[in-house]
Amino acid sequence: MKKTDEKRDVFVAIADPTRRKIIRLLADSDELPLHELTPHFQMGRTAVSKHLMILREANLVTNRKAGRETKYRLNAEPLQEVKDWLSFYEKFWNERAAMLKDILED
Amino acid sequence: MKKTDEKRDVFVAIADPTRRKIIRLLADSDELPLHELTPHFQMGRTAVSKHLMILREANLVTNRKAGRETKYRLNAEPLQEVKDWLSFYEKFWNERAAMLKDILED
DNA sequence: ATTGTACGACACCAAATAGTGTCATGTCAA
DNA sequence: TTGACATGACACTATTTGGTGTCGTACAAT
Repeated sequence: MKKTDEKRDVFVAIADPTRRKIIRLLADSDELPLHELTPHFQMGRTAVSKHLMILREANLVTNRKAGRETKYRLNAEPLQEVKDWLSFYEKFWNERAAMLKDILED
Repeated sequence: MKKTDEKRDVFVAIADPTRRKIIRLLADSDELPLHELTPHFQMGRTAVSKHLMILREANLVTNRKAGRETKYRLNAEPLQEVKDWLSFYEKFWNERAAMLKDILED
């Protein structure tokens, strides 16, 4: 029984700036080990590792062991859920323009 | 000096399921006072009020006083930031399909 | 004028979060 | 085989979060 199937909420996972930056770094570099991620942040290795674990629990990253390092890779697919959620509200932030148009019609 | 210009991160604001539900309720009903929001949740009025405050700090809701009640209204525009962030990653969750196509070309 | 409703502001509390340092294990390289 | 490196697991800590109850005030209605 792995500890990784703890199931994190994607919304929670992307709420942290550090984790968003990790996602970005992985998007840019395809595959990265922890010790290459770490120097991009001011915090220590352990902290970055824990953020990676949270991202794994949200299924936003996968990892494979390669010798003595563990390579992390982005899996963007869970972000689809966020996009789906957002799509419902898109009409609202254009509504101001729509309302303005309605008012102008008077 | 208001306390409301504390500037909350939109990503943090939408991380909580309660707050996402509030956003949805406001989207459906245009304008709602606290006491009409509250019965949709299992928690007390104070807790809902605090969630509303967080949403206000993220500029996701506006409020106006109307007699003895305060009407809350959705302002979806800050969600644009989330959408912009997401748009960068859209290509990645379609990449599997793209890669599959590439492989099939061999 | 009094009463009840709606609300914001506070004080408080438990649990989760984000960070730290340390240790044990596995692996590469000399 | 010895030593340095990469990592995961653990114990610990401070701060933030999400909830509670209570109080004071503003307002509406009788």
